[in-house]
Amino acid sequence: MKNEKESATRSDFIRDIIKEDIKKNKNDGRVITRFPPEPNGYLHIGHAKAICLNFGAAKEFGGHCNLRFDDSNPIKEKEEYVESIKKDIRWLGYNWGDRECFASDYFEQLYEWAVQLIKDGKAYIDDLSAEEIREYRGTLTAPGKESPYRNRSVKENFDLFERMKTGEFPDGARVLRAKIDMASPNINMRDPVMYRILHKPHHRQGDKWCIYPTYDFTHGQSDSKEGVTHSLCSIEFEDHRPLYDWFLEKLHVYHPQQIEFARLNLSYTVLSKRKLMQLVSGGDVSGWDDPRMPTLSGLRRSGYTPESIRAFCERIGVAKRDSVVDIALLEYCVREDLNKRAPRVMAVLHPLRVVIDNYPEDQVEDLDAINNPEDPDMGIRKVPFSRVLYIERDDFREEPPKKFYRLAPGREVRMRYAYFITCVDVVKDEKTGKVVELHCTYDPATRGGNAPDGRKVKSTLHWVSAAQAIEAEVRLYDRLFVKPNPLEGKEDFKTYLNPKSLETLTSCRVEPSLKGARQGNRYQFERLGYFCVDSIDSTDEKLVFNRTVSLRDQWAKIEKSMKAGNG
RNA sequence: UGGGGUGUAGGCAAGUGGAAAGCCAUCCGCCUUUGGAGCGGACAUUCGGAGGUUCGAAUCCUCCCACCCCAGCCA
Repeated sequence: MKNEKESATRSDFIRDIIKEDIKKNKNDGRVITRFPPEPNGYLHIGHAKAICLNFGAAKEFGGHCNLRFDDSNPIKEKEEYVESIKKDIRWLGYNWGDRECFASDYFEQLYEWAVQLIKDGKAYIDDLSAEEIREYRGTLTAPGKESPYRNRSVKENFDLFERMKTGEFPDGARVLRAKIDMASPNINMRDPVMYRILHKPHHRQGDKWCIYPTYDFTHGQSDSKEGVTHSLCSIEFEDHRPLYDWFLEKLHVYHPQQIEFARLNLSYTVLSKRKLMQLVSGGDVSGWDDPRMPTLSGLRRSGYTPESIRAFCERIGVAKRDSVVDIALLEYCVREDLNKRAPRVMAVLHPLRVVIDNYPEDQVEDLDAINNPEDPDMGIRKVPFSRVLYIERDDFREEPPKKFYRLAPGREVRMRYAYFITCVDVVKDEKTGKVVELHCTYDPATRGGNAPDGRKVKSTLHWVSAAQAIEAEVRLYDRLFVKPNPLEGKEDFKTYLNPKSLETLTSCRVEPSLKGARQGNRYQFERLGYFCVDSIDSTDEKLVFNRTVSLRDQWAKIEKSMKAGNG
């Protein structure tokens, strides 16, 4: 019932255009999109937006979405990245079937098209150096000037281009340029480079080529070859569109429609492969899949579900304006998903020993605990209770501030699914004064958590039985940066890295039902948050959990506001 | 001082001449054996600004302002 609204047709300006095109029977009503990553890095949540849009829209309108690797620059691209990209897209829940394409598969055709333009007098070989080309290009406000090589004969251009191809010239010696207009107000039209000499092996083509087409000469024609009807790309390519149009027109080939939309920005992180790469290579994170990274592999490892990421992408919408989405929305989306699906479990992160003085020395009771109150079908499990327990250090205050409902000397609280207990004594370290143990009494009549006399307690604590608990490592991940927009200050963005983005806790205690928890399993640690068994470091001998996201925390807010002003 | 874009609440985002959707965040209640979840409520007299057209303007026109992108042989 709740999911009915999911099927409600979502709408954005791009889907509106597609609907309109279908209505007008443009392209015979076909819808072909494509997701065109360059295999030079790992996919991040910003790519997820594009993936959901391209695959999502294609599916909604009965079309197809190609996965096409835009691999025209062998300097940056690697097989490792194409594999990770495929894995991430599949994980996100999308399939491209046999529609797996590579721009490099079109190199032969692209070469022929280049020759065609040369023969039509629409492209020429330029011997200017890179620096000279830049100088000749002019500036934003001043027109450029024509290269002295601009008017070579077709014959000479063709000859030179062939010799570029056969490897006669060193890198950078010459380029092939489109002959358009050096005075165009659109800089992209000032005789853009189409081919450059790069004596570099290509991850798929090997040593076959030593000249490579530029993105500008590759992208539009690749879309064209694939019969893409709606070529959705980000906004910075808007003023490249006239150039793509120019190539397509001069080549007399099918002309896809390009539509631009704004890329995603997320608060408290960065979304640029270049910046993310810097974090990886600088050792600021453990790798592309560090759970703090906004990469899909990082989000996956931290416990995010593909469903939650898709839901996020739906909620943020698609538009053209620059925007920064609050990361709280992403966090909301995982909580929403995991709340319904994640089994609940008790885990104590900062253990404080509690002895129940009046509980029989050797007794252990197996108490019923509900696996997920949101989903009765998930059943119940047994949790052992005994004389010595651990509770969360934060759940006890010797001098409780107002609004602190948890345990304190003389105070009675409920141990979840167990008994009411009352704190009767506090044991401290003589030297440091640190509380090391609590003594409590329990009320046998409250077994299961209810008092027959109707007596209420103000809070319920999670706990773990000392003897049966399993020791585990828990990694508390937090936002990567301390500033909503780390790129906004004058300093290098790394200045704003959150020094507390990872806190590793090595002696946590988790309930025994977690024995055998498998990598990737997700749980809610009651009252704490959602956690996921680390997919790399966790073993049967030593469980390692990553915090995906904390639970919403009313008390934390109260405490914070008390500290901020009212206290 | 070239060209291309974009301005609706703290953050996203609908709206396309006829009473400013929705979501997140925030706040307030209710409920609760998770201070979770859930439920209910509050949150833009006004749409970057100023004029104009119109019975009527966020929507149309004019001017102005702000922000983003482009001077890679990156994509």
